[in-house]
Amino acid sequence: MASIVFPDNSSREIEQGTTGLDVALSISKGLAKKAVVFEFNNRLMDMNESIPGDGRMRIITSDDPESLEIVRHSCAHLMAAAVLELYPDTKFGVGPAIENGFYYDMDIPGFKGEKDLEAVRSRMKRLIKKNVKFQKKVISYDEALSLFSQRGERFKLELLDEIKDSGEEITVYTLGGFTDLCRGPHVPSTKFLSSFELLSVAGAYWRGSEHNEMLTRIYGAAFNTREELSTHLTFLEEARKRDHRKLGAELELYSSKGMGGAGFVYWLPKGTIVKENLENLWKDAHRRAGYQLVSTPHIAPVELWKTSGHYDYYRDNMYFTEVENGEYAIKPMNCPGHIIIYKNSKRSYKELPMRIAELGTVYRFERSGALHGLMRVRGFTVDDGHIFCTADQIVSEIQDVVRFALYFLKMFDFGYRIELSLMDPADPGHYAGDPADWARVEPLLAQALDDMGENYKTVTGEAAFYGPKIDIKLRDALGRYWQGPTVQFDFNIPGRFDLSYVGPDGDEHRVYMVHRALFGSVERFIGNLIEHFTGNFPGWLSPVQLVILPITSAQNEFAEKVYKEAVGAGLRCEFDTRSETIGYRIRSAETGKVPYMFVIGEREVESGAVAVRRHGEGDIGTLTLEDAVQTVVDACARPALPERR
RNA sequence: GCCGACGUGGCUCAGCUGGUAGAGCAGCGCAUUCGUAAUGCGCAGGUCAUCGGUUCGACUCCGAUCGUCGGCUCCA
Repeated sequence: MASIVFPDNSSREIEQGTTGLDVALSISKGLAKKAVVFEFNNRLMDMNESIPGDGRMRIITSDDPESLEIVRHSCAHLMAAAVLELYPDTKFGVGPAIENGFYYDMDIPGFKGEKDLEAVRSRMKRLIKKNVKFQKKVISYDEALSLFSQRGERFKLELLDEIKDSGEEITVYTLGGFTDLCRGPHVPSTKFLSSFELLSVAGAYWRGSEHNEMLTRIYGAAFNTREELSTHLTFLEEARKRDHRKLGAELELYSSKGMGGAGFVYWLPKGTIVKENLENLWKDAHRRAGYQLVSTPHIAPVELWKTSGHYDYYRDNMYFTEVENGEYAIKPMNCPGHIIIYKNSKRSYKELPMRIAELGTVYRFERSGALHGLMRVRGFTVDDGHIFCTADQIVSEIQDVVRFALYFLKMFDFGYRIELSLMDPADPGHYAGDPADWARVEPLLAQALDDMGENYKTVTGEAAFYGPKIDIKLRDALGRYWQGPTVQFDFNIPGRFDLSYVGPDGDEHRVYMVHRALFGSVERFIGNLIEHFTGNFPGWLSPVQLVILPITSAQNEFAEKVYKEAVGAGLRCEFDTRSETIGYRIRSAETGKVPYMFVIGEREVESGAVAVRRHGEGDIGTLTLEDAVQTVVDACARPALPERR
């Protein structure tokens, strides 16, 4: 006999050998039907496992969000089982649950790619119909060794070795004809897995290292209900509709094709308006926030990059050019240029903190497969800033930068999440400088965030080569996260360039340096904006803010007066007198995502008014010319600048 | 870079098992003067990504290169 306690603190006595399912059944049939796994003394177990003794028990059903991970992981097994039926020579890697679904990495001889997915899908459905059970078995290392070597499962053998070293119990799960090395737990049977969809096929290196063999990865989505699955598939569809590459072409914002070179952005006139307005606000905001704006060249002698360390740590990503009197590098970062500006004269402690900033266009060689629309390019503009300060000023300067970054994110209603990126102590060769310095400085960044009351996640191994950093990920309207503002501490480069200031004591001291970017890359930030707003930019960024639409050419004269009025008020306005129906021209402005339209017919001419139409909403009523223009002017007003410092 | 898929006029796509290309939208012209998301007719536009190969003949088959897409790796 054993005694178990439920979450509501009720308890019951059970006989030895009683399984989780037995307990669930004794409570209610309904519960047993949807029980996925149970938690016993904080350990998740399969429903058909016997309860090992006294303890606390909680049954997790398909109504609990926690069950999703189990369902997804089990679905990976289900897919593997289906693949094995179709391709008996398949060798299996790993198949974990991921956000919204799962994947399995496999070497599948004979697999033809996406066109073969349908066959896998229908095999999976067949297994679901048969309601096949998951069977767990604890086996010895030798049994496992013989099982997997017999099948030539080279990847599993590798994993097995590691489990052996860890001393963990070795368990395998069998689903139909597929037995997998797996810690579990799993759903009782395949009927829990009916809400899945296979999404895509991709290559993935074994264990994530490009030195290893490349396996075939099949991605799938899985949920507890059809509804959740269909909501997710709709979400994916929505994301496709918002894709900045698609909208960027439709709205004529930029071009990056043809002989322009892969990974290079050509801003079209409309995109340039967006970019320029964003940059102008950025410049004004920076001046207000106490930054001095500077401008530095795109190319510099290679010696500069040797001194900065980029030549050693970043060369693979740099473009070089050679001329008669030596080798030059095209700048991949703006910091060395800003250092030259700092070093232009002897600096006093009275000048610190010295904040300089530049919209600096940089070029980095990116491997072809990494390129992606505006998000990942080879030439882009960093909204770069460098703060030179004393040790005492570091924390407050970092806090100011974080606040400044949030000013921009809030302006666009982006959510955010903060990450503190530290060095990987296991890989010191990847970083410049003395590990002891890193250890001294990393807590300062944490302190800056703690004092502000900001939550953050610490990630090791994500630091820049010259120092630890704070990354702010922005969350867009679809809940997706993107790389956003970054604040990077640097205690390396100042030493390399011998950067100093004269203190009140008359001695020279080493200056500290903070690198920071708020948009990150202007290109990518605009890509984010396009997707976040589905191309419906806030008025102040809209390439065209207003279209004047006379219903017939009889209204052209008055409409032109309206047009001149709007242009005079500073609006970016178009006058559409094309010989098309009013319906056609309205549609044209709507698909162009122009925020406002003034429709002018006979009635409006007579009363000297305009019918105002708002993008996406339709006719919002007739206003006097003056009020109408003012309405649009107000809607297109630039956001307020930050506090002057 | 790696794995897989794809690459036909500005855009979206047809083009069967090889016999030298079609549509809609956009553009241009003419007509139309219209009340809140597509008026009609006509015209023009493509060495079928590029370069090789197989073939009497290739958009269709093969190879390489370039580019794009989904991922991996990397990353602002």
